Amino acid sequence: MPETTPSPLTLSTPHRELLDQVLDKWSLLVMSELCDSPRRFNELRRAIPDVSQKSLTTTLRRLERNGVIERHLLSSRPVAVQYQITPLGKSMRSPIEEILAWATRNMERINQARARFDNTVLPSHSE
Amino acid sequence: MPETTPSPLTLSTPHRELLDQVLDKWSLLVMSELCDSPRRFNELRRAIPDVSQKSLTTTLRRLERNGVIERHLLSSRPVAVQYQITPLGKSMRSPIEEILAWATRNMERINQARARFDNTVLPSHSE
DNA sequence: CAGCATCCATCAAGATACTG
DNA sequence: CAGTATCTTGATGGATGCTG
Repeated sequence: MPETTPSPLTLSTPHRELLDQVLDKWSLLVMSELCDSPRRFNELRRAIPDVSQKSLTTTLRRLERNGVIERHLLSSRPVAVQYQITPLGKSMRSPIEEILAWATRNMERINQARARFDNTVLPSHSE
Repeated sequence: MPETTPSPLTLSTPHRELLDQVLDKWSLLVMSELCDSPRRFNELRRAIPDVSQKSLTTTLRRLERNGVIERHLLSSRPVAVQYQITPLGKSMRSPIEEILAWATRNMERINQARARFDNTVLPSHSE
């Protein structure tokens, strides 16, 4: 019977906290890289050219802490570390793809909305 | 024929840019407030107690620019402004709910993963 | 009521240098 | 190779005061 507005988008603090940790810029890019095959640290750096080593380390630690990726020490001397996605991490994929699909479907409309906004609201007070 | 790993989570710069604008902390909370009924500026402030007026203004402008909400001047003197979600904004709802559902389903596992990480990795070097 | 302008604190993040 | 440590800076975000 309730077909419109079924669930009210419940957004608790833990929810938000979690999304902040796994949906941020670098996290999504890292997950995107790892979703098909495991990668080494510097492979990830090369695959994501704009990430600094510090940010990449931080991101990997956070994703590992949340259980969506795993860190494996392959060998020491020379040190080799491999990161791979966990089953929990894999389960994120479908919802993320939904959002990306939404973004793809509506990119055109959004660009139009932006252009309209920039032409009607912004030019008034210059800049 | 390709049933496993169908799409490689394509994440272009425009995609990321867009998600940064509509999936950030306050945006999700605002969209969550607006998804059922329009709201006035101060209604939103009261509904989201932690947001500063500055951040709320910025968030509303950005959402308006991206075409997911609309700003309506109801009356001047006293000024009354109402914000409401657009059809484009409504179309975001389902993908967002997918992610929130994922978060809800896996919150337990994630908390376990965090506890495990904090007990095995962190205590070694204190802090 | 619904903002804008300003100042200020905090914090994420880049650059750089060093290590097991 | 895979990081850690340190320094510095740029962007965010809050607090405050003012306005049509």
